[in-house]
Amino acid sequence: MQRMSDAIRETLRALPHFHGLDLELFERVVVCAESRTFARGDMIFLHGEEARAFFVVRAGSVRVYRATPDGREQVVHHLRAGQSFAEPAVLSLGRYPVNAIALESRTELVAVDSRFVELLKQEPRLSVAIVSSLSMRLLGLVERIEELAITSAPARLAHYLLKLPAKDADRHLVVQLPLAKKDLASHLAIAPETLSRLLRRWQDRGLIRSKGKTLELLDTRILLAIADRDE
Amino acid sequence: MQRMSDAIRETLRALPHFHGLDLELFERVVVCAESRTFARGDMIFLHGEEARAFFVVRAGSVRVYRATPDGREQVVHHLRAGQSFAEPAVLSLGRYPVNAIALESRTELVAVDSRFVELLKQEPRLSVAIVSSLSMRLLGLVERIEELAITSAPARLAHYLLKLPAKDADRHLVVQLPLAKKDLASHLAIAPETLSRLLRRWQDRGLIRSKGKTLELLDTRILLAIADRDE
DNA sequence: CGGTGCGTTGACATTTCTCAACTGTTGTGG
DNA sequence: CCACAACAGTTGAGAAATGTCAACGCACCG
Repeated sequence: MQRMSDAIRETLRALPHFHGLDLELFERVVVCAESRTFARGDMIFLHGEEARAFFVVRAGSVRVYRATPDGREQVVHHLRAGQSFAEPAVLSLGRYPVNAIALESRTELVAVDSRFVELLKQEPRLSVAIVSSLSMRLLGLVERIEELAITSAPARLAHYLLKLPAKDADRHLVVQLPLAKKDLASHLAIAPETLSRLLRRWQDRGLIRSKGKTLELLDTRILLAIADRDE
Repeated sequence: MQRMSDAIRETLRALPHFHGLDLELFERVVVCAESRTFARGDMIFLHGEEARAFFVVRAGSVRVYRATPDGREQVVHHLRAGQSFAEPAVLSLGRYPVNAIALESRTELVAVDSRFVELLKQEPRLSVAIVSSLSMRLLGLVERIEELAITSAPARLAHYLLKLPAKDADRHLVVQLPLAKKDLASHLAIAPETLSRLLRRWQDRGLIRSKGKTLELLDTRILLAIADRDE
């Protein structure tokens, strides 16, 4: 079981929440955590359920979504290895406000349960770290809102692509889409067809080269202009 | 000057951040705060400036916005009495990521400066309160994102109207728009003309009655259907 | 009383969605 | 390991929604 515990440590250590925490305190956090494995399609929690833990993705991926009255789903977040979710539910609400489902078989999560809240109350260093981390996430959400507030689809897409972590190839950038294109479309609040056509158009114009989830950004200057035009 | 201090107390006391704080600790928070008055058009802080304080609106209103390369403004937030802003800048970033400007003459703010961060480090009760408060705000932002992810303009608007605090009149609801219509349009990421036409159409159909910023929602059932159709 | 900016309305251009058909890819059970 | 089902992605055509531009009324402020 030591091995499992090491995996938990590694996962938690990488989390912004625990940056700069001394080892002794960090170990007390680790005690609140356990590993859980889910199969594709398993529900991690349901809307309305009592929030007993927040989660960190160790492997696989997770979709957090809201079920709408007419049965469709609205995606709230997509989470992949290294990302955490449901902190607000545990730290404040007490109930999960949304549903979460595992998207891949062998999706492994680290669950940090409510003993963590107790620890938070005793350890200012920890709660200051969490305050800082939540603040960063707030800023991230504000950016996301700004992105969605951009009215034109090309501007939203260009904006998104340019913010993606990029590798430098000679004279241009290479980015990997972290989402399936249909999910990216949903993220940008556009129809999948529109996304497909935009990429096609840009490829025809020589702005990008598109091969599956790999995109080469050939002319960032024009892409920047497109992103700025409507924001 | 005792009077000023009372006003600060009152403003801070109403903030979710300090709910449930005992008096002694609350007083130590008050010490970190001072009141500042701005005229219409005064800059409260600039993008990139060192974040020395976060603010609570006591009177008047504030616009937080990002300046875009082409000189236009993108509104991030509108703040009115009782609301606070710029916490993340102080608690984590160290610099303001956006600009803030006073919109009315005699806009009065309470500035809570960085001594507060020191206090946070010493007082777990305080930092737990802040964690909870930030969590709630995170949830609010997620809702906002969900709202913006709704693709159709009528659905976004209906959704927005139905969430507004409403007074019950006989057989229908009365709501007050807290924003100028052009700002509401920007908030919903639609053109002001579209907003105007939607309200007009709904009025013609007998769904609402519109008089300036006061709206009577005459048929919430249909409005709900409109809000749900696209979300 | 004149100016400035908000809100409305109309006409029009454009974008984006919807629907439908087709292709390619992936994963699964036989 | 293959065949096939299920799903992701692409493309086209047409409809619908929304933005843009321009003109005008109106209220508020100096």
